[in-house]
Order: sequence, then C-alpha cells, then structure tokens
Amino acid sequence: MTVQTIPAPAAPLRVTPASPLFLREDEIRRGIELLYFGYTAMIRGADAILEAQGLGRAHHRALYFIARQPGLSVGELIGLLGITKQSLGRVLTELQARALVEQQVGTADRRQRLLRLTKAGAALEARLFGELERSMARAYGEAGQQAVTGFWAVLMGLVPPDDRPRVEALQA
Amino acid sequence: MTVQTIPAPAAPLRVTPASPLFLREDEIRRGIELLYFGYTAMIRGADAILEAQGLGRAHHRALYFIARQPGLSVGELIGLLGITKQSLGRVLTELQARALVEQQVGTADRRQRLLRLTKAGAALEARLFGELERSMARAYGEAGQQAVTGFWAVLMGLVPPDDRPRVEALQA
DNA sequence: CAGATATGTCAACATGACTGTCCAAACCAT
DNA sequence: ATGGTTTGGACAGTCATGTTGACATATCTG
Repeated sequence: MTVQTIPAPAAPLRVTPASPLFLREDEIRRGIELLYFGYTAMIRGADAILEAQGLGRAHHRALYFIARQPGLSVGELIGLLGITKQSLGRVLTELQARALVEQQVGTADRRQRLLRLTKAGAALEARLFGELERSMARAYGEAGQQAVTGFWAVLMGLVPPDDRPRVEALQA
Repeated sequence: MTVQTIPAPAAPLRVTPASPLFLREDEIRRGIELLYFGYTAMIRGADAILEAQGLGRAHHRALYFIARQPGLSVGELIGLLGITKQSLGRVLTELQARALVEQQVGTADRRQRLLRLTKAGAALEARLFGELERSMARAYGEAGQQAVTGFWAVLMGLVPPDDRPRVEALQA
C-alpha cells in the first residue's frame, strides 16, 4: 500500500515564492486559482474510472470516506459530506444495490446503520484512490517535504476552526 | 485593494509536519482530505451571496475569470473553465441579461466576443472575491509566508505540466 | 410511556453539466 | 473569389447531484 516509487527530485518544483506582502490581492488570487485548478486536476483521473462504472463523484466521495472510516454511521457520513439525508440516501442505495457497500446494525445503538465496503467496493475504492494518489504523490515529490507541510497548514487554515477537529479525526 | 489588515500571528498554525516518508498512504490521504475540505470551506462564504442573487457557482466562476482577465474571449473562458460551449452559453446569457457582463466585438478577430464586467458586475464580483479573500487571507496569515510558498508549490505540482502555462498566465 | 433521535422513502424541483444538431459570421488559404 | 475552418450562438433533450417537505419506523432516553 505504501508508495515510495516516486523519488523526490533533487530540485523541488520552483514556484514564485510568497512575498513578505503575501496578503496582497494578487497573491490571494493566486491561491484561489491554484486551489481551483489543483483540485480539479487531482479529481480528473478518477472520473474516467467512475464513468466506466456509471458512477459519479458523489459515489466516489461516499466510497472514499467509508474506506477511510469503516463502520461509520450514516449520520457521520452526512456530516462529513455536508449534504442532506435524501441526497446521500440515493447514492447509498445505489452503492448497496451494486454490492459495493454493506450495512450492519449498530451494536451500541441499534438505530444506527454502520457502513462498510464489500470486497468489490474496497477494490473499486483502491483503484480510485490509486488515481488520486498518483497525482498527489507526484505533486508531493515535485514540491518536497517542507512544501507539503506548508500545503497542509494553509489548507487547515481555510477550514473554520469549529470544523477542524472533524478533519483531524480522519487522521486516526 | 491591498489587504494588510490581518497580521500574521507570531506562531504559525501548527500542523503535523510532513514526515520524511511523506509519500505514505496516510500522508497522501491527508492531502486529499485537506484539499477537499479546504476548497469547500473557501467557497462556502460566497455561496450565500450567490444564492441571494439567484446565481450559482457557475456564474461565480465566469465572473471571477472575466474580472481576472478583462477582455478575454468566449473560447478562452471555455478553456479555463473546462466546460462546453453550451454550458457556458447559458451562464453567459444570464449574466448579460442581468447586465453583469458585456460583450464587445474583437478588434483583431471580429468573430470573437470579448467579455468584460459591467460596473454592477464588477461590484458583485468584488463582494464575492471579498468572501474568498477573507477566508484565504486568514489561512495565509495563520500559516505564514513560508507555508504559502509550499501551498503554491504542491498545488502547481497537481496541475499537469501541459496545463501549467495557462495557470501561470493568469498571474499576468 | 412520551418525546427525541437515526434512518429510510416518496415526490417535486433547481442547477449545472452533458450530447447532438444546426446556423451565421468572419477569417484564411488556395 | 471560392471554399474550408474557426468562433460563437441557439435549441432540444438528458443526466447527476443537490435541494425541500412530508411521513414512517425503529430505537433510545428520561
């Protein structure tokens, strides 16, 4: 599962460094644009796989978080995705119909439905993750270890403080 | 236009630094998740304004890039947004009907329609930008100048090399 | 037992993407 | 000047993904 196949280049990717006046409009716009293009570029690789399966990004997000936190409840997943019960319901119904996701009744609270990937679901998620990983690993490698720390710091700074614990919690 | 109102804190936001083995699956997943949550968090602020206007994110993206590159052609905008002519057409028609965007016939090539914001369009875009800026400036400030450089480097690394010139070109 | 909570389901709707097709104007090369 | 290409607009239909609102069921909790 570990990926060490992409060696970091000797010289990290050169970008214009942030200036001391890095809160100027230009540098803010640069961040907005890179975030937009970087995000869409990372996603793109998985889209082809999804389309071949007749699935969409909504399915991917559900698969991703179920893979990340096996046994999470429907309510927790709704909280992570920030969508309504009805929207998730449709996605989850489809994933179960295709036997990619399975439910089990909660042990502590029997109202809960705890979600897990089936073998087939885990295999599909692994393929999708592979695409994201390929893109992200290349970017990490080109930018270098120190840049990755900065990347995380700025992104965490974008998340409203109240929501940060939930993001951190994924890093179990 | 310059924003210096948010001082960088003495101690930058602390995040777990990337480890020397920063290509491990866990650290890749951390990047994926932060990119997802950070991106959606940044966007969120503008959504309320858009909704009040009866506009969507597609309109915002068009306004953003027209503001960024006044006088760009329809084709260039299609290239930046990565959508089809038909999809952009509807958005652009609406923005023109609301007198937020105006066209002028290209000077060199009279087939082209060069796009500009009207006064009202510029005002709306400024309000929307203000929301993104507030979020991004806070994140920059919390993370610090060096982190911002790393943030840019990783994001640029995500963009396929062939597309990088187009992103750089926005930094005119 | 009563009320709150977790989940599921049905229906109607909005947004923003897509494809396919056709057309007009303008550019460009032979 | 003719013919092919490019740029853009328009119309029609479809799909994916989100939304509200209303209602049902099972289960937990006080």
